Amino acid sequence: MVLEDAKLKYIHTWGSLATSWGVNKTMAQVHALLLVSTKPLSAEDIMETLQISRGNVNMNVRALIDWGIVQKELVIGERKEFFVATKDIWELFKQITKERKRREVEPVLKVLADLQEIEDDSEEALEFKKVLNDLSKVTTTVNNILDKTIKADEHWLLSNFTKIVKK
Amino acid sequence: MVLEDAKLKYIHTWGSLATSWGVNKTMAQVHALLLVSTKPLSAEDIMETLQISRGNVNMNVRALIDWGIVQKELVIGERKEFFVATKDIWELFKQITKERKRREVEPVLKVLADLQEIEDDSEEALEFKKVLNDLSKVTTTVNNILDKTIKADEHWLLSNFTKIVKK
DNA sequence: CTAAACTTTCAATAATTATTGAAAATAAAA
DNA sequence: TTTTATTTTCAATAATTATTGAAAGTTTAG
Repeated sequence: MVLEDAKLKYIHTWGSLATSWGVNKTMAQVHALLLVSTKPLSAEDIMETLQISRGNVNMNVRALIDWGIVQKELVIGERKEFFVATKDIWELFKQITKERKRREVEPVLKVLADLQEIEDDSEEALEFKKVLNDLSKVTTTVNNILDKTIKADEHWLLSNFTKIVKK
Repeated sequence: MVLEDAKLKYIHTWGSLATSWGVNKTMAQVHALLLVSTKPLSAEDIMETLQISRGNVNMNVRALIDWGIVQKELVIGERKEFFVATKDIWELFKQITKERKRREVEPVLKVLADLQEIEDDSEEALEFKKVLNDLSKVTTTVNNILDKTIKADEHWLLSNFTKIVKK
């Protein structure tokens, strides 16, 4: 396989995988493209490589910037905008974790806490509250792990978890 | 809020949240319903509570069984099938983690390894391989953490991570 | 200022994914 | 065995989500 094919295969595979994690296919592909590109790309470049419309590129690039994993980059002598992806994978991982935590884990905790408020002491209500409480407990633990992960530096995490994992 | 309303609110909220994690809304709702139910439910019960068709119930219940988080339960004197959800939330969390790891994390590692195989030593190819290698490294670490989590018992995980998290 | 280059928006449309419901298959009862 | 209850399948359809493309908006150059 030649390099360009490998890159394309990577981009397309990434797109399909994204779906199972609730991520838009095109967004994953745009990110993958920027990640393996050695130079900043313009909207045109992305349109052409992925064969998608200008509007689609714009929306997905904005979303990626919003996630903090893609940045605008100025190219001298060029008027239009260029984009690059964070190449530090550890940083990328932390950023994605941080955003998903904020957008998707924390709201779950909020909902669970709200539901706990019910005033009813029947046997059945207590059972329901127990389920909610257990869900909160596990979710909180996960949330704390993610917090620590975000703050950790790569070396710390790898070595720490190696210890734990080898236990 | 009265108990039944709280349960329904929980079921519907869970359904919406599921979408951002790539889980079918109805599947999440069926699971939530079984989780907060104090007794085994039949296909009819689920159809009625969630207002969905028989075929839909059947497909989603099968999927949940396939994920290992719902079981059939025999009710004496009844001919039809009844279903219950694993009530142990820690067990539930481990089961989901295990399945997602198997279905979605491991295939990623496979793809990354395959792509590494490219025979090209140009500057650009080396950069590409570095990205792939970094992705593999982070994914492997995550995979190992998940492995250990699956094998851990609740107490071990909570206490261990509390230590780490408080660090 | 005006024109050109470029970006953003969003209603219309396409593509994907989920759901229905009735027929076929299966299993239990008579 | 035949009948009846129950589950499964799957083509048709509905609902959701993603994409297009052209018009409106914005920015920079002249």
